[in-house]
Amino acid sequence: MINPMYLAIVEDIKQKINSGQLKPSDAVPSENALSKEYGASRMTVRKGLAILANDGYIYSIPGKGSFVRKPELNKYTIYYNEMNNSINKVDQSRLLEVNIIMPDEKLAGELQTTINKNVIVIRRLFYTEGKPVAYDLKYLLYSKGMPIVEKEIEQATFPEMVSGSIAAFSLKKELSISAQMPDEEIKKHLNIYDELALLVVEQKIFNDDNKPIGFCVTYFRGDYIKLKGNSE
Amino acid sequence: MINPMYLAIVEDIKQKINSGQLKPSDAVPSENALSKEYGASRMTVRKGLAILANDGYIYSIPGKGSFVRKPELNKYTIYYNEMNNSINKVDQSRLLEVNIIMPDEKLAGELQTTINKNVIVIRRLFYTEGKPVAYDLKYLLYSKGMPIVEKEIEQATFPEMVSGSIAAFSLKKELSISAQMPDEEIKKHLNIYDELALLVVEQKIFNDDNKPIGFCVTYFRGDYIKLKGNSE
DNA sequence: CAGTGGTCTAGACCACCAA
DNA sequence: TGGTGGTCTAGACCACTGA
Repeated sequence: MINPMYLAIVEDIKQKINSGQLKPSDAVPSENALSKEYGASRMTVRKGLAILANDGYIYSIPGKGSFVRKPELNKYTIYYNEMNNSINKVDQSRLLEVNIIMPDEKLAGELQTTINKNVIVIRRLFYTEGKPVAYDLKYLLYSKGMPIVEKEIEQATFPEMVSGSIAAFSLKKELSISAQMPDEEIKKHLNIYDELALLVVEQKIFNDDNKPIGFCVTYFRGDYIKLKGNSE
Repeated sequence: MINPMYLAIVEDIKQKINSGQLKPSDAVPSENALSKEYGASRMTVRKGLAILANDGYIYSIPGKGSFVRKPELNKYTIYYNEMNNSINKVDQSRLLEVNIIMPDEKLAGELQTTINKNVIVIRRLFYTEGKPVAYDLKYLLYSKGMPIVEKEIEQATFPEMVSGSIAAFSLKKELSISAQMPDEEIKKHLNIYDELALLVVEQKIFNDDNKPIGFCVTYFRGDYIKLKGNSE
């Protein structure tokens, strides 16, 4: 055999599930039974089952057995980066404002801080081929290592700004996507003269204690962005 | 020890990465070295490393070693279901049309079929608390097991419609999210009288040969939807 | 060549579950 | 009590990398 034995086991069981021989909540044969069936050691069988479990095909209950899982029909993975999406690439960025402010009540609530703590505000405009395509607004709790040089801020994405100081692996992030009409200020920034919808993406970044450390809203011209995701 | 040994190894190495002792592209000590360091067998160490690899912390190159990966800053997971999102739940669905048509060139292209093959069209309106919130349009290549009873179609989500017949595990799906203004037809369906942005979600479902088997567009009133995603 | 990760084995003990 | 999955070991052979 060219392929490792555990992969052959994985493919065989996957095929049984996909063909309907094994249905959701059906029991997969026990590890000892599979071990005999495939002429492999129990550890090899377990390696195969671990892969199936990881791919969402099965789950195991100690003392009982392994069972076929119901497929995840609604799960998608999306790679979002405010400066690079599937139908346009930001080729220029203009810094409108970098400032230190006292948050108002709403912002203090979002960042779970108090209204007497300093917050960094960054406002940017993104351009594609000379045209403004997005208005970007960020609020960050200051921490050491953050880019404070204007040139750095102009080019950095949201996670990059906070990850200078914090271990990037332990960052938790939330994304929120909606559509709305532009207000007068955004219309001015994005050169919108007639009716045009905005795609609004909010990001929130948390440290590993689940405290928010940054909040970001990006307003994209609806005709210049399409977010893409896929299963698997 | 309460926890299994391999988890202790995982936590220890994670901590070394998060604290900066191990930086991206640094080499993790060899399996034999870790085996001595933790007083564990090589297989136990490997189990730990496999988890770290799976969580995106490290990667391995045969013959060379294991190395710390750069963190994925842009990856998000989103659970999308046209009938149930984070700020509203569709509590009623009205079927506007079920039909069999010959696709035009554009649609035939999307579904990678020819203009003389039949395609099922389904048009629905979704309601929340009596108000129309979304206009939903689906094109499906017919296959056995598909719901053809009106009652079923009214309540089913897109993956559910095609997964009656096909093994749901092997479905590949694509998602595309954008914002646009409603046309006159949609304004009428969604009772839009003034300017309101739409959030438009396109789904495309492929079988395991990567042939598209369905295409779906849902137009949500911008004031009734917010898609949520998160990292991890 | 010695060292690395990848695969595989044949045992072992454990906690858990059901009859 | 016997069967299940979960953990762990101490070996083995392999293909690959780099000096």
